[in-house]
Amino acid sequence: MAKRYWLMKCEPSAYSISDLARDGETSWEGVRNFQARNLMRDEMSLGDPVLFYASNADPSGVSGLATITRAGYPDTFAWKQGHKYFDAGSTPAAPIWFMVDVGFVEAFAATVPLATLKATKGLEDMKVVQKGSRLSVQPVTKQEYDIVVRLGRKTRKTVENTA
DNA sequence: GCCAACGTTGGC
DNA sequence: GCCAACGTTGGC
Repeated sequence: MAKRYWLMKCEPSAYSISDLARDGETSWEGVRNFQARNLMRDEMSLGDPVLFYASNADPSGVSGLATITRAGYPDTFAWKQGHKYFDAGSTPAAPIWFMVDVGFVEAFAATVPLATLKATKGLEDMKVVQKGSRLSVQPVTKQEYDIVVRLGRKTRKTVENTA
């Protein structure tokens, strides 16, 4: 299957690219949106590249790169009574929610802010730059992915050069 | 912290 | 099947 490219959002107060750098790998549980669920369950494959997006951050934007280390499997947190991701409707026999595992690839020295994404040619079709887009797992094109990676590494050079 | 935009739920 | 009410997301 052809490699696909993704953007995944997370609030840094919950989990940041630094946390991922420290852990190396993490499970991506707790997604409770059907569209995002379908993407994780059906479309993500091992090794797919991921833009790691920090939402509700200062600034919000892409803070680094990750990769899918395990394709979609049932979200076991949905079965844990009392857990914040518990959902009585989901059972091991008939799981409703799915998650993937994500591995650390690279942390940008500085976040590529949403404003920069919005202002960059070639990214105008990204879901994340569109008003009111709340989907926490989004497909991106290879072209979009490459542009964002370039922006992220440019940021790093700038920081290094001025350090 | 505010609030607009969105997805989901539930009454009818 | 419509749509109002509600809860949540997420930029600012």
